[in-house]
Amino acid sequence: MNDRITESEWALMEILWQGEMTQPQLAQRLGRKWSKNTVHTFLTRLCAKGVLEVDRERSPHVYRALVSREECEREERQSFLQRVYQGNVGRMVASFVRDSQLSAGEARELRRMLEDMEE
Amino acid sequence: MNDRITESEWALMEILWQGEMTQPQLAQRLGRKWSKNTVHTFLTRLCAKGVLEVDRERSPHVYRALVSREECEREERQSFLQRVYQGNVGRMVASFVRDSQLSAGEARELRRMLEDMEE
DNA sequence: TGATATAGCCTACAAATGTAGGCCGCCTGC
DNA sequence: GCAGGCGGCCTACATTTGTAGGCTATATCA
Repeated sequence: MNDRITESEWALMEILWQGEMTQPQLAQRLGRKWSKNTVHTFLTRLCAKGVLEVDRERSPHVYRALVSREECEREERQSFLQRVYQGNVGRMVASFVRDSQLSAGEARELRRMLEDMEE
Repeated sequence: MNDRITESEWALMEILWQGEMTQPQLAQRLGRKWSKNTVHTFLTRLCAKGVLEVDRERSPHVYRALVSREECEREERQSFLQRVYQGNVGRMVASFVRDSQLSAGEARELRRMLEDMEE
């Protein structure tokens, strides 16, 4: 629901957002990142947090994201913005733009987006 | 050093970045946010992490930031960017710009910044 | 000069997070 | 039909984070 997703959990969600899947499938995509038990723990916690659901009818059980990536991103953005920039979007975006060279294309695209907004 | 600063710790650093100060002064600025012991714990941890130093010659002891706010911000930006956007700056900035209305001034300023970069 | 306030210290402790061991039951191939 | 392998579950445990209690030394004030 509105519980925060931790760093490790993001790694799992990253994959689950590509589509529902079983634990073995998930394990495969993860490589040997964690033991199967660890993966299981994370899955269980994510269900508890309400961001995943599990279909126990099918076997192996199928896990499916209940919350979209976009929603989670927004959540994280807000939290980050508050914590580090006290909500000052302008300063924050400027920092990002300044210190991480956007490609020419990205910069152009972003500029267009801003122009559109200035109406 | 390179230990992550937690959410609560940021609240303290926020104040310490305004200038060195003693624990009582700090407590005052914080209002009744935490008990003095809690504040002390955070200060100690921040020292352990190498982001604060304490001058025990003076009494009450004086705490001073060793790491600039800019550095910590950069650290957080990188972590956030990786965790949530796998390093894709363009997509990330676009999300921010899109969902959090920048003021007209901010938008214009940002656009200028981008134009400058497009050379 | 003795009583009081308070800074600093050490310690505790619950919740969240990262990581995994081990047991059990089911399917599958011999 | 039985032995392994594997999925699923419960449990454990160390570390980090949030939050604070309580003792001690010292400065303070009457």
